[in-house]
Amino acid sequence: MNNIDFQERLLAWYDNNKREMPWRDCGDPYKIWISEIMLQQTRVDQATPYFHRFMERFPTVESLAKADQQEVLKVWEGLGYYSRARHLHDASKLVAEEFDGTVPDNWDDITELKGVGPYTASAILSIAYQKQHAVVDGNVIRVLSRYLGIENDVRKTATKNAIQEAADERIPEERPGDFNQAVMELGATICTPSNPDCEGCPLQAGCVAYKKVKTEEIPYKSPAKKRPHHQIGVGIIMNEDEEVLIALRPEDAMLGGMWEFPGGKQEEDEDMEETVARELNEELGVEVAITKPFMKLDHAYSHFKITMHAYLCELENGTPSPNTSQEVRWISIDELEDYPFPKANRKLTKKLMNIDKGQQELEI
DNA sequence: CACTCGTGGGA
DNA sequence: TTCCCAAGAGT
Repeated sequence: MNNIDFQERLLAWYDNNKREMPWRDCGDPYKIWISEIMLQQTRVDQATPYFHRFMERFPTVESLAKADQQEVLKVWEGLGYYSRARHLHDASKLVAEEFDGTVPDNWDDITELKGVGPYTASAILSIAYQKQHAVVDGNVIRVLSRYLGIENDVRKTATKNAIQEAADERIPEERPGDFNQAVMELGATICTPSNPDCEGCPLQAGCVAYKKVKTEEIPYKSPAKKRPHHQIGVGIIMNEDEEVLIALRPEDAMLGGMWEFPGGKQEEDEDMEETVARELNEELGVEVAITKPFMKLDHAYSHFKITMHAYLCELENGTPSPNTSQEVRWISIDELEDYPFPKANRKLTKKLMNIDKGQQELEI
């Protein structure tokens, strides 16, 4: 199958089978930019409700640029990879100030935006501005590795580079944005990781993996490393005014800009109560008494897993003063919902808020 | 180049 | 339960 057939079959299939998406075929570079950032390592169904809330709160580049980072992170809460939100916010300021509020339409300018790498630059330029840049994402890697019969490890950068070249050779001058979206749509709905629907695929006639019956072997991916599992102890410190102490995670750390209950990793031969007392002493310079266990939960981050043990605590001695420049704050239970918390900590705040409303008794 | 960085759904 | 992995970028 030559490039013309490849393009025509793919685009015809796309025209008849593409899913509706709130940012699709809108022609608005701002909406396309936001959607592409949200869609990084994120499924359409997961990003869609966030996209609606984001556009409602930040309908323009200027409104986003003027917003507080905390407000942006609050809208992003639960979507994960929070550096995307911080970088997007920073980039919006650059667009507002240096690009007159218009998303750049060329490679050199758009790649100056934080959070815009090769994929996102190509996606925005092709979809919003009809520029001939081929995207390579997980879908394209799967579709093209199967179609071309590439059996090399797709985790390797060299393999991805080869697929980028293959995509560059096939991106048409006409409808480059639709072509890119078509490959990704095919990968998401037909050429799926397991049990691909080869009978419904417009590219079956030229597909090497199909011909060799190797769709389960291609793409080859070297085994992932096992994620370590840590035990984490955190303290929910209450004061006489029914306030709770929360801490802001540093900008350059994991979950940067998000709030949490202070705590840390359990060390060897250490009781979990000891862990919490030690961590709060090291981080905040205070002595606490463990009142009672509050909640235990499992959570998986991108590259490690935790069991979080939360304890209600009372301040025995000292005033919380972080040894780093990390900010801490006493807030009422009602205010917890106004702050951006990552998933595991949000589970704790929900239980606190439920108890506070008297809807649930404390389980020990 | 290899590693870090969230979350949710499906096998 | 456990693992995979999904419209990647920054370091």
